[in-house]
Amino acid sequence: MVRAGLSAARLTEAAAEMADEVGFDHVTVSALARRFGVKDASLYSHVKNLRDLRVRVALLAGEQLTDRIAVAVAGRAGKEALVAFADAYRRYALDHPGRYAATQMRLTPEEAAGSVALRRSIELTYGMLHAYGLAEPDATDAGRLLRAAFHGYIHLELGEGFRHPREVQESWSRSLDALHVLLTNWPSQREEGAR
Amino acid sequence: MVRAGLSAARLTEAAAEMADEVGFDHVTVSALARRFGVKDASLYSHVKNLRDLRVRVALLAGEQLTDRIAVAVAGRAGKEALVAFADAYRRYALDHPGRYAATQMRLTPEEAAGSVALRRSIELTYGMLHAYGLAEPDATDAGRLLRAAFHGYIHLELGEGFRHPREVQESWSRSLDALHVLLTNWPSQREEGAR
DNA sequence: ATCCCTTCCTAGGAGCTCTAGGCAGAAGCC
DNA sequence: GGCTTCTGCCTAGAGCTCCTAGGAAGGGAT
Repeated sequence: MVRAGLSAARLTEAAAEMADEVGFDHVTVSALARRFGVKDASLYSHVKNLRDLRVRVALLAGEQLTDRIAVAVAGRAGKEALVAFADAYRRYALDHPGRYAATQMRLTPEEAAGSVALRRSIELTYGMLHAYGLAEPDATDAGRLLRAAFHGYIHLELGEGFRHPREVQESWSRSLDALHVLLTNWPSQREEGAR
Repeated sequence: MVRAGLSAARLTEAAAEMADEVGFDHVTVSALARRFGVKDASLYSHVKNLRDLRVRVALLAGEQLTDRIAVAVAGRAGKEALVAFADAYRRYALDHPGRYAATQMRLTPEEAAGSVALRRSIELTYGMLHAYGLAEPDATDAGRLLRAAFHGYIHLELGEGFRHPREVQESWSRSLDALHVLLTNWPSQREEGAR
């Protein structure tokens, strides 16, 4: 009998591919076992349980996404960095919807502990914002708004929440223009009033 | 034997409550049946299947959310309307996380057809943006960015994506200030350039 | 060649969705 | 009231899921 050659890494990789094909929450232990021509019980020597498998995919995807962003923003600042960051983010989500969905999982602190990707992505965001001249606490607020806008946009786009015919790419570009304007004119505490 | 008095409406209502308590994707037919002291097969006279049940919850939640927003923005314009809209949105999501998750379901056109909430919420958004002086295609772009920002923010907040200690409420307010500035200075096609 | 560890197996329990068909209240008709 | 009919809930059961326990067989070290 030939062994299938399973390992946690190979299972994670295959689960990630599967997530992109059929959706992250259709990744099941049995389906994954079927893909390897193996009984489902066999996977439990490599992976604790379904949750464990999903967390591994989430961490893998998080690293890939962060890597792409890091490459994209390297050596850029201001609007160029913003657009590069955003496009890399969106590109990854559209190329790998299942993996992207995995990155949205809520991890416990212990689960997230092993990953450097999270910390690195925060650093990348802050670096970009500092280049815009934002310091604390504005950088935190702006960072949250940026992350929210990116994620929300992708979420809507993946969910086909855009029924309106206007091209998504065009809308996305305009929104990035707008966010650029926003970051350059970020309203600090005292200067803003009603209307 | 006393009948439990099931109906599609009561099941939907109970499922919505359950979603808020245990999370939208922990709402199962069997758990719902258990809650009514009834066998799971009994629910299938009232509801086609699990998907059907979830869609009903999604439509219910969509209507509730839209109603709240409509009440909040009534008679307001500009920043007041923006803040009222956003706060109503966030309030609903925090009060009813399970129902809110349901509103994020991706519905087929047939499933969404029966609901007026979707159309109405779009009208509300456009009304607000027109008061900011935005016309097409800027209104569409700005509307998408707003929805994305709101949803993304809530998503991060519900998922405890905010590890940083800065108060969420404060961040949210600052982000709304920023979005207000953004809407009043929306960069139209020609006036924007590099940096 | 033997030992041992790892890999994969079979067997099986428990929970889930959903279908088919049955019985017994509730509602309508005479 | 007595009758039929409708419908709300039932039991039975198939098929899928996750996961545990314990067994057998391949591959490496000695």
